[in-house]
Amino acid sequence: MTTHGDDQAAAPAVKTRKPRSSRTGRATMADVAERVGVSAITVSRAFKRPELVAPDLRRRILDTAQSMGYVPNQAASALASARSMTVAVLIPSMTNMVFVETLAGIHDMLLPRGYRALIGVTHYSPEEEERLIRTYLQFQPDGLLLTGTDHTAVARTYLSALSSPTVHMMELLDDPDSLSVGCSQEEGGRLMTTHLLARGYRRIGFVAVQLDPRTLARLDGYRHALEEAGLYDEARVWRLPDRSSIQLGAAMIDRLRAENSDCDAVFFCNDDLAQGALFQCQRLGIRVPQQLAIAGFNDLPASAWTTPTLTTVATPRYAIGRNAAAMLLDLMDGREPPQRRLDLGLTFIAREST
Amino acid sequence: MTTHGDDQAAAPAVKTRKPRSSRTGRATMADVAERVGVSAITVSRAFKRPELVAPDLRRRILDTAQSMGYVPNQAASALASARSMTVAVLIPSMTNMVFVETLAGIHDMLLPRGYRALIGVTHYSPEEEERLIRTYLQFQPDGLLLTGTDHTAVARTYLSALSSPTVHMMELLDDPDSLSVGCSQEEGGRLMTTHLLARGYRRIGFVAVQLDPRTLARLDGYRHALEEAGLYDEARVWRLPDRSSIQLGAAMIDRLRAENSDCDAVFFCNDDLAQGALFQCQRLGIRVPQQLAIAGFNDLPASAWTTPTLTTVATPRYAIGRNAAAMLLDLMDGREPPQRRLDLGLTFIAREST
DNA sequence: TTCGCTACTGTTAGCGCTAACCTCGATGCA
DNA sequence: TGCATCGAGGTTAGCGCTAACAGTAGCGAA
Repeated sequence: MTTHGDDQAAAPAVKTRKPRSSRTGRATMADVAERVGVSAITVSRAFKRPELVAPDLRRRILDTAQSMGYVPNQAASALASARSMTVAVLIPSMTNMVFVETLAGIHDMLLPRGYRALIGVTHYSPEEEERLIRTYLQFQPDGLLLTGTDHTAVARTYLSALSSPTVHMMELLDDPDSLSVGCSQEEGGRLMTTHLLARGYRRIGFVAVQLDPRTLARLDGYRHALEEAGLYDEARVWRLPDRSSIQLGAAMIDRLRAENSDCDAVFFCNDDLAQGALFQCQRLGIRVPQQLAIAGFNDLPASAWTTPTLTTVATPRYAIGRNAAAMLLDLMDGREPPQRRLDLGLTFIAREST
Repeated sequence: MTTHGDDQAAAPAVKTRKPRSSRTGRATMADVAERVGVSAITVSRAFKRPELVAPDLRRRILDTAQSMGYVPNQAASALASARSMTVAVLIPSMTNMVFVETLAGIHDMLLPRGYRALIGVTHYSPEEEERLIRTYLQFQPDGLLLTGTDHTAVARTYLSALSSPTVHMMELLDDPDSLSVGCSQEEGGRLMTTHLLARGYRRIGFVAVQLDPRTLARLDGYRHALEEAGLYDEARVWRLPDRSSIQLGAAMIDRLRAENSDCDAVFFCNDDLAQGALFQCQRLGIRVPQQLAIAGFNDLPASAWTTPTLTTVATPRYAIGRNAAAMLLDLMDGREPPQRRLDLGLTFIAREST
């Protein structure tokens, strides 16, 4: 009984303040405790450490709490326990299905364990990422899930000063101190290029947009494969800073024609570009794959349904989210994860467009 | 130097505890204050109420804070001020672009004002929504943004007991006490059906999936328009609980053929279904719109690029998110918003598929 | 000179929880 | 019988911030 005059008779009524409920009008743990006739810590334990409270008392506490509309105050809990039960998740884009599915995997792993995700969208910008890291650090997250490894110097400082574990998604890191879950983008690029070569295409183009590290890694794979075959030609590579879209893919077909490109196949760094290209070819009467082969990356839902269906490489993004979250859970519980670098591989999908 | 004995000579070393930094090892406001030689409240004001601190002192405080890597503790701030600067946002799905774009509008409005969004995905389930509301109430959000009005009884109780303002998105409410931003789904259904009638179609089918309130409102609009024309036939309505997808749209074309449906036009409740239908028609050689007209809803990006392009109704989802957030900001600041029910209208888009 | 006022900065007292330690009675065992 | 042990609960003391009030200095007006 911290401040009030207490029950003894002559309590000066003046400063007697037994808070019935918080400033916000909501019931507090103390209110529930008083109603049940126990101390606050017992209520706390009934929620957080059930095994420490006698079963029927626990039942009574939970019932009373429910009937009073009591909801624990997360801020107070976080402050007192130094655990926010929150994980900050930073992804580059939300309009790109790839990351949305990653998010789904993260959620499915985290929510049942009582953790909440704080989602930030970096728009592929390291500066924006830095800003978001600063903001989300205010929440004292118990863990961080980042996409890629392209951080600003300041962001690196924040991260290294941070005691909470951080797992990198999508790209794989070689540094043994870092944790990563993903797949080799470079291998993906190589896989597709090798397939196109095997199909007999010799003048293979590459369209890179967004120019994020993953796109560039795919481009590397493409280049290496073609260099090995002695067929690499810088003139068949298009690099655009724009974001990936169906519209841009369609526009690229127009551009290839305008430039009199001699490509017999074009490898687009993302499926939506390739879909746009397919649509535009259909519109212009360009026969795919006879006149021009088209390949994509990521295996988006529509790619199995276009005419012709699209050859692509499927990335295990849901699994990446799930496994990255699982790795983080291990670390947050103080366990060493089975591996600090988890390669989930890729699936090549040959369809009609090549 | 967590517990050092202090500088003044005869300080009783026993219980003297001047915390140098928090348990988590991070610098606290008190650390910054000590370093600068001011009190903690001045540091607090330098961040939150800059106009109350002399400009050069403020500069010194901010610089020192930066150099110490100080990050305010949001939990402590929320607890002390009873303002979490957090808005809980519940949407039915994240794989549906419609809601992702709504989210973008919300973010664009909220983040610059210092508010953070806590995103929850209900998967179109009122029970899941109830669970999420309970979870997010723990964060004492300063405001709530909900999709639709289909809540459980318990959720309603939570919401009415809540002092934070709530704005409903997508659907419009007639109840003058509620706040809503959206458009009339029913009108959308009517608009499209009227268009199809005007084009001369007489045996118009409707494919409803998910069966959420918005889909059913579109169905109502369709039904009313056809009833007025004396052409409504329950046999041309398909109701499926499945979630909307390209694949399902394609399957529906197969099903229509298997059932020997006499439809001359089909209105799909969502664009991805319609796209799937279009793809399947192309595959089967069904000429659209000559043999069968196809219409969608929502105007997803690919709909302008399919062959033929898809007739649809564009919903202002980004604007809905933005305006709902703006309305919430007004309310959180204690201002009455210009209107409590904001209809942002729809745009009918006639293309080649009808 | 005194008052009132503005512009800053400080002091005090919590916000609603939980970690850490403590009490107390029941139990088991030598 | 004595004592360690355990299970179930309580006490105390903050976590790191901010609201509310309390100075204090400086300055112009009466």
